[in-house]
Amino acid sequence: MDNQEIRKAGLKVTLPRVKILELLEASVPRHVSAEDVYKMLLEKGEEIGLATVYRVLTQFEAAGLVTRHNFEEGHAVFELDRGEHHDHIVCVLCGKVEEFMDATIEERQKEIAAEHGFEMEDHSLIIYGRCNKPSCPGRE
Amino acid sequence: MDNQEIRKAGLKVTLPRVKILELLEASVPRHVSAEDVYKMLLEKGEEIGLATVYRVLTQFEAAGLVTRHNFEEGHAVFELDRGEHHDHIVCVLCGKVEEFMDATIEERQKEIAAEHGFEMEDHSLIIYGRCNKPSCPGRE
DNA sequence: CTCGTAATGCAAAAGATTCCCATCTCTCTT
DNA sequence: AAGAGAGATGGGAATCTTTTGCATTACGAG
Ligand SMILES: [Mn+2]
Ligand SMILES: [Mn+2]
Ligand SMILES: [Zn+2]
Ligand SMILES: [Zn+2]
Repeated sequence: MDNQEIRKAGLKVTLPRVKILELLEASVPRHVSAEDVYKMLLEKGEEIGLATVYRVLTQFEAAGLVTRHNFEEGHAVFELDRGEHHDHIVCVLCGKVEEFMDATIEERQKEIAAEHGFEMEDHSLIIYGRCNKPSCPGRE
Repeated sequence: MDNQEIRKAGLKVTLPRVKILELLEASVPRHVSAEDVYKMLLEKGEEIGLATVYRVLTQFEAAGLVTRHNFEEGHAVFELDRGEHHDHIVCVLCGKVEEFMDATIEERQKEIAAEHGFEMEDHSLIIYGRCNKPSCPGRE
């Protein structure tokens, strides 16, 4: 259960941490901002401060439980880490986010980093475009 | 000269715009924040407000004169658009930025977007790693 | 050169995230 | 089970970046 994950990260098992982790595990959509988490918790009747949400998410990120993304929205979004890396496609019209993983690209990135004398530590690949969802505004 | 670029963008040729464009053309390093631009202008004795710097950079971006990047530093950085797209490798230790362009990756991105029913509009690929510069802290 | 509109500077406002600190609460020990 | 101590929390203040409002100024068409 969650408690072990938290404990394993060297963090005390506190109510805010458990609730936030639970929420991320059940979260739809998968990619949420700190503010989103804060509001969702409020709606569930949990009295957890926004500062705590930010702190916990940052700690979870450091512990590898959560991944932080900087899409071009002015604020970070977080998602539960499911072990397997992936990148994102974001609809610039409706905000819809899809995920993908491409071995070819992953491979080339490592090579490129090496060619430039860098030891790759991480990378961020975000494709922006217009989706074809009928519900998407902007499809005319 | 710069004036034509600015005029072509449908903007009045004003002193702030000319000075900012000049600065970006001569800028070392190539990737600078709004605050960087503001301070560099101050040092040159130009009395240009920070709000104007933000406004002009945003207008230049809309006009395609400048490109904005969101590296993970908490603030955007801008660079003069040189016509040819490229991506970035950023050293997480010293902040050094290198540029690259990989046809294979570019190609795959378009395909992936299409496979997901998206019309690609733009994309952002940033590799984070540790560089091998002798001046880089953290190389032990 | 004159006028009207767009642009600018400054200060205030916003939005996101972090920091402070007095007050709680886990967890480890008795 | 109770106590102590380190660590965590909440709420507000503080920071930082970026945007906005507005009175004033400067382009540039005529
Ligand atoms: Mn994801
Ligand atoms: Mn560049
Ligand atoms: Zn859409
Ligand atoms: Zn470096």
